[in-house]
Amino acid sequence: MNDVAKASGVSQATVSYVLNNTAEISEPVKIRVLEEAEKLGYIRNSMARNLKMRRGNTIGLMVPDVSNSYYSDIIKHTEKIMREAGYFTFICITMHNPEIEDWYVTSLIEQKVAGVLVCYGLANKLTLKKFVNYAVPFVVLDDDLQQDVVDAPCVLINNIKGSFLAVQHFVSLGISKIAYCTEPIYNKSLQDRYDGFMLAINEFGLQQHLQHVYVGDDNTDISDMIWAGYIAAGEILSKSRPEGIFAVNDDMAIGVIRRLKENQIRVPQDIAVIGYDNVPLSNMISPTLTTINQPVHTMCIQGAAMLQNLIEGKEDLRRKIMLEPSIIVRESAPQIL
Amino acid sequence: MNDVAKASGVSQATVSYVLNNTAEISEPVKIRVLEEAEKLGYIRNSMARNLKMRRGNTIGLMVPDVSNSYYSDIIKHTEKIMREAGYFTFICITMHNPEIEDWYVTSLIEQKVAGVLVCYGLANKLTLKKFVNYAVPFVVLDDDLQQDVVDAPCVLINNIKGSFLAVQHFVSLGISKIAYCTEPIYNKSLQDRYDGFMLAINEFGLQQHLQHVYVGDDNTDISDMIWAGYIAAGEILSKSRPEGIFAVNDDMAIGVIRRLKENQIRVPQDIAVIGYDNVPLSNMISPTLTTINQPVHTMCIQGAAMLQNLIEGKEDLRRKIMLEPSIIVRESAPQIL
DNA sequence: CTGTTAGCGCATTCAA
DNA sequence: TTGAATGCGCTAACAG
Repeated sequence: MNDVAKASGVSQATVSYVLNNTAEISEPVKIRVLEEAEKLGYIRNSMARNLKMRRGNTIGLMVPDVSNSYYSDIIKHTEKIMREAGYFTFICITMHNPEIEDWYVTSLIEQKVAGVLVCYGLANKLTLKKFVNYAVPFVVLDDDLQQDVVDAPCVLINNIKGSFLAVQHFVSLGISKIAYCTEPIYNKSLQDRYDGFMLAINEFGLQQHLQHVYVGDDNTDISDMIWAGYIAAGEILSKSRPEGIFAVNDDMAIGVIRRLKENQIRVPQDIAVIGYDNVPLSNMISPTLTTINQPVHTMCIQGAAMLQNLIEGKEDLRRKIMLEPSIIVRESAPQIL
Repeated sequence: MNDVAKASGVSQATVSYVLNNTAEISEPVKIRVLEEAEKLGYIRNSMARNLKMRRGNTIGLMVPDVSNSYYSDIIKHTEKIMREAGYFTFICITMHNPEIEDWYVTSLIEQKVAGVLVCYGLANKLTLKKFVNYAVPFVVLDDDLQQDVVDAPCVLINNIKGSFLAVQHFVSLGISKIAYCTEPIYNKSLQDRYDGFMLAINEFGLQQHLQHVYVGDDNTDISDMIWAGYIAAGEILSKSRPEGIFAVNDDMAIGVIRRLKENQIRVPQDIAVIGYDNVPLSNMISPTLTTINQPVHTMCIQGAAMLQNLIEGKEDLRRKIMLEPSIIVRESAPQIL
């Protein structure tokens, strides 16, 4: 900046004024400064700028994983929205590991991020308290912290309803022997899907037909949900013989279908399968997968907007937003069996 | 830091010494400072620290996309390696878009990153010159800039050989009518795969049997390679009737297989298919995919090591590393047809 | 061993 | 309309 000032024969302060448009500077000076800055290829130093401004132009986005199109979708959407709003996003891959989460939270605070989007919650919710202590605004996507920590703003999707839709669809197909499989229940969303499933089972009076309910354990590799589904299906088949299997996410459903095929079980004629998330792949496999669609893009937009409001100090009264899922009927559990 | 100093009755400099272990401090003082820092929940300000140090503890990782397990694998590996080395990674998703690339490069320089890993090259290679101007060290993964820009260090995989292995396998199966499909040729790696394919065709004297060669155009959605493969297969079938199709990446191969199935063409009996990358999904679809495996993990380790050497000013003599691919034979092009 | 001090590059108040 | 001076929080050379 000093170089630019010298080159254009003005003071460093004037250069700052011009570059940030933060004072009325005469046209000729402005033009000269801009030209010199361009010529010298000046790029400002965010360290110095943010130190002075006492706030960074970066935000954090914490997600459990990237090898999952549900998350990578969220990453792409939010990253784009925030970039267009002028923020540089720190993507933090927590792998549901408390130590890694803690490292990221600390690093994010060190970096003086303007705010954080936490996706799908953290394994150790207490870690989020650090954000509160350091007055870092954050919004939770697809998980409700409830009274766990401070009452954080969040954007949720009605997971209870999602599971309900799945069971309802099975019932409409005349299927009553239903099995369920889920990854370990890390957060409220997974809990809600589980609860919603049980609720629907009761609602439709299917208790006595309920088949094996498989819940992954800590050995579950969250990077390979397809494999987890494959394992789950094996477990389910060894204990029961359902007419329908509902998987907590599409990747698990894909694994389930793979196992069923290997066992010469026809989908959907012998066992119908429903997934959750509507990832792109769900429409690419054979049979195409009936699944629950989540309004991911809307969630990102809303979450990003809430965060920006928090950053700018606008008290947003809509502290909790609930979005509605819908069912996408495809071949693995068709309209008519 | 001042608070910690006051609380423990020492000067702010002493606190800095203790926290960074940068001077011999007496045990009692050290312990007191550490305790107070812990109690106050002190987290250092990277802006100030880096401003003073004139170098950040962040690095950039530029990738074209995240919805692709090849890239997400690279992201996870490098991110982990760099995190364990104490660096916070800025993941930059360029979508092969020159404007976005430029924004990221500028932002990375603003953030005073210690170094950058550029994966698969940039659409506009000139953008990288900014790194040179600002003396930001960078290493290119899976692409060779050659004389395009400065002669940057890089870690490559022998893509010519990869394509050769695929054609060779077809030949060993008695297949000579081979088609090829690729996304738009953005970089050297894609060019090499293409060249390698052509080379092998000539080498085995298959010129007169060569079927349609499909090259994606600018409308290709790089986030949906499966779809791109689906389109490609349609195009190929409308122009020729190969016995084998070689796809430039696994996602395209999966799309190809999907289209073949829809057209009642059996894989591999009617048409055998080979992919490239060995993504996890390739072993999960039906038929499982024969593909070319890339030593991704090794590439990340080597690239990260090179970057760290550059950052630390150790002139690394091995400026170019070439790794070898291998073929993974599965059902879509089995050992014996 | 510990304290004092001088910037790092920039935004901004106050004078001119 | 512009310039000089100040300090953001921290590291490191130097003095004690």
